[in-house]
Amino acid sequence: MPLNSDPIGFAHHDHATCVTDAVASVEARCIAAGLQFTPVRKRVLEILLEEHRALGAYEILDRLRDEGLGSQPPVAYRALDFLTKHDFVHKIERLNAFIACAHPHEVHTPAFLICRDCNAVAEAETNLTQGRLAKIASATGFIIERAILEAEGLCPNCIPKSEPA
Amino acid sequence: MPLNSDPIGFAHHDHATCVTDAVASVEARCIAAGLQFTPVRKRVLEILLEEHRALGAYEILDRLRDEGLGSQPPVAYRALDFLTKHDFVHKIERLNAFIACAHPHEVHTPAFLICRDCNAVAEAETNLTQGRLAKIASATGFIIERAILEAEGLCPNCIPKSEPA
DNA sequence: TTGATATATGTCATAATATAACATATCAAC
DNA sequence: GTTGATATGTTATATTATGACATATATCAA
Repeated sequence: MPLNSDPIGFAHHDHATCVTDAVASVEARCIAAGLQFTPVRKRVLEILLEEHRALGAYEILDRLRDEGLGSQPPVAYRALDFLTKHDFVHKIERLNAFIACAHPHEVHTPAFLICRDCNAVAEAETNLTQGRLAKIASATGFIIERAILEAEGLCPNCIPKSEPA
Repeated sequence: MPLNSDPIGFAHHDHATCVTDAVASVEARCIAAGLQFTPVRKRVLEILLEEHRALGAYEILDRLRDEGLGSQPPVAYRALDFLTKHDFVHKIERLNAFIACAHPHEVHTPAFLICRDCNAVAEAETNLTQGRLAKIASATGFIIERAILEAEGLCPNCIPKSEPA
């Protein structure tokens, strides 16, 4: 699995401040909501923000272990459960991996563009309340509580490799 | 995990003929495309059609084993790989489970309504070529090859249980 | 402040899901 | 009928995730 160097929308960016900004934003939301933003939870979020790519639970656990923050799978999974439950982090089901939310300030229904070559993931927004699916659901009597859209394909960086024309 | 008795769009139906019809349709498409619709592949599809719900790979394997069609995980996974690759079966990533395609006659981008209470799954259709995501992808330069939308919520049968009002 | 309750962590064990690797068999095309 | 590609059988192991229970920390009411 080749690594990717620019997974945010597949474009480079300077993230000197984006990690600290995002952490501060999440911290504020936890305080406002009466949630405990504990050291492990905070560190897991930081790791995901620093990487800006989807990481498996065991990759995260390895990092935590190196830092003496926990060595057993439940430590990582519990932190990830908390973070995903509150939409600070999203799970990419297609990859069994986790990625920090790119829009942590708003309630949203995320859509992911997942590169099948380099596994880079970009997060976009969808609008679930309009569109065909919402109509079908309401006609059926199904209540949608949360939804994710995962699109697989080729990112701009990998298209040249796969279509060398 | 409670079972569900009516997972197709959450409504009962008589499926006396739907299994054989669907199998015949897939068989015809395999012949047309030069694909080998082998006994194991056919039986896996039948099992999924008979159940009309999402089954885990190991549930399917248990059935195959009972019938003497294979006893090791790769047997089930290979058949499922074939069936999902050609869209005769879809994987529900949220559940790590597989379900027979409800619209095997058309090329499509499936959307699933997954009940969090009874795990029933309904398959709807989306239109990927229009809508916000397609615009974002083309603006980004990402080529979408396949996409899945998984919505989680409450099906009509489980709403009364969860909202006893 | 203390005691009661809920929430979070540490740890061991194991479950559930999925694939690598390689030998054998069957198919498809020439 | 030989050959190359495709499919299956089997062993072993990798990867992902959770159950269970003891300990610790936070929260809040009295």
